[in-house]
Amino acid sequence: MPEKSEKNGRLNVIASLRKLISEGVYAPGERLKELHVAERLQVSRMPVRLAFRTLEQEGLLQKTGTRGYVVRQFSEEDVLCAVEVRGALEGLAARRLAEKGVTEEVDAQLRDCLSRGEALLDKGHLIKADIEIWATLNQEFHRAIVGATGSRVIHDAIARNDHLPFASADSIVIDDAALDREYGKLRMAHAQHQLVFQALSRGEGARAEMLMREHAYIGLRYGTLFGLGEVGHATDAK
Amino acid sequence: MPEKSEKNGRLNVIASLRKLISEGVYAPGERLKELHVAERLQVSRMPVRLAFRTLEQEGLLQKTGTRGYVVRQFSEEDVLCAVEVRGALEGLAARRLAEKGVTEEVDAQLRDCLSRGEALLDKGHLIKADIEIWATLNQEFHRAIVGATGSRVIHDAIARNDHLPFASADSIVIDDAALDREYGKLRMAHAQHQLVFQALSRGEGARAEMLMREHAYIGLRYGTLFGLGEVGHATDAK
DNA sequence: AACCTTTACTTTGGATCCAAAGAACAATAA
DNA sequence: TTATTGTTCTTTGGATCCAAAGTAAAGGTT
Repeated sequence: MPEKSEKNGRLNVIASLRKLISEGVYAPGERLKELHVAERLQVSRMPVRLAFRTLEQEGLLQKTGTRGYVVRQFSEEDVLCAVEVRGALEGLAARRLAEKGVTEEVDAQLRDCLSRGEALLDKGHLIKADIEIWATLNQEFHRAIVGATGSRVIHDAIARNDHLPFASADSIVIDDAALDREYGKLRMAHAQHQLVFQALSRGEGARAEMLMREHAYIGLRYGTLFGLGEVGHATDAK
Repeated sequence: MPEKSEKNGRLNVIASLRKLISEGVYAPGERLKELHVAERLQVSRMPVRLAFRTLEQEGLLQKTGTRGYVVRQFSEEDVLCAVEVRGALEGLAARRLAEKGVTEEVDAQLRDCLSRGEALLDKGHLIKADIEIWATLNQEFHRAIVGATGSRVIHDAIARNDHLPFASADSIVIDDAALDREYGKLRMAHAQHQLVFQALSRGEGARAEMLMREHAYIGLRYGTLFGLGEVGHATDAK
């Protein structure tokens, strides 16, 4: 049974259910019954119903035509699409930011992220804990860019897309064998961050957008999402 | 009081509340209380709570830090962002479709939309009823493209963005003075549709994407969204 | 034996009740 | 008079109960 919130002793049903699904306790395609989940989480049916609504909007659950919800299943194509959506939206954010101009504050934030990333790379190798650090760093970098666009509309669109299970940072595999690969990915990601920052600073909107879109594929390229192997994206074929 | 569903006599609380908000009965920034809305709609608090959840996810409502929900208000920049998000996502869909290749069925659907649009234009002027026809036509055209991408991920991302009040087709103003302007817009939109179709047919992904992104701005250019005037979008400034 | 009908059960949606957390207001002390 | 604390009231979140719709199963009829 999941732990309850510290401050008010209440259980976050949405988070718990999301976790159960991403852990595979409720498998993709499986029918989800209110009562069953309610008993599983030791709450009444009401919060579960609320949670179903939210999780449906997030795309994790799907309403069956007749009755009830099923756990949505994602194909490899869905994963690719989600990555491309992320790229398109973050690319948009980057372009807007470049055109608008980077403020002192955002500039400092981004520089800080980059220098901390630099420090991580300088060690020459990774330990498990570093992956957490990088995840935070990475998140900060992206969040700073999206946040600086001013409007919540783009931010929300990205956030909703990120609710999909494979897009979250949780799914990163942390076994020793993957550390080398992860180090390579991190170097690449860092280099891409540097380029994005450069484009942003120079006010090169189109370039910033293009770089950000390419950067979105990094999870797929290095296979840390969903345990998928290399997944290509078709280029413009005339 | 809103009308109830024909088949089961139940009230669609979400739709009703959405309508109330878009009609301005609940103004942007206004605090929304469960009990108040429940009495207004003649239902108990429970369905209202469900609706709040959904409408929050859609972006229409915003959770206040402390308690309750307020009707979200959108700035002109938000409108621009929503348009650009739509452009980015539909552009993505168009690129994917072009690269994947247009099937017989989709080709027929798109051609049908275009020829019906052609017929509408040939009349040389519009009457009010034509605007409805065009709206349906336009929706079909876009839906065909997005639907043909195969994955629901992109479709859902677009659908969520379209929940924003100003992005919906309902907000089109239909007074006589606007008909001329609307005719001009329709000609432009039709021309853009033709170009997109051409690019799709030829498998020119990058071009299809670019055209679709430009097409997204048409509502702003012709000021039929939210009654706003011309709103420019900055181009890549070095 | 197959198909239709009726009945019982499962499951969801809505209403009401209860508890707890915030907010507003008042009273008291500095 | 102002600030702080205690009390009351508003409002939300959760639990339980009830009704309705859909599904499955059983029994009867052709």
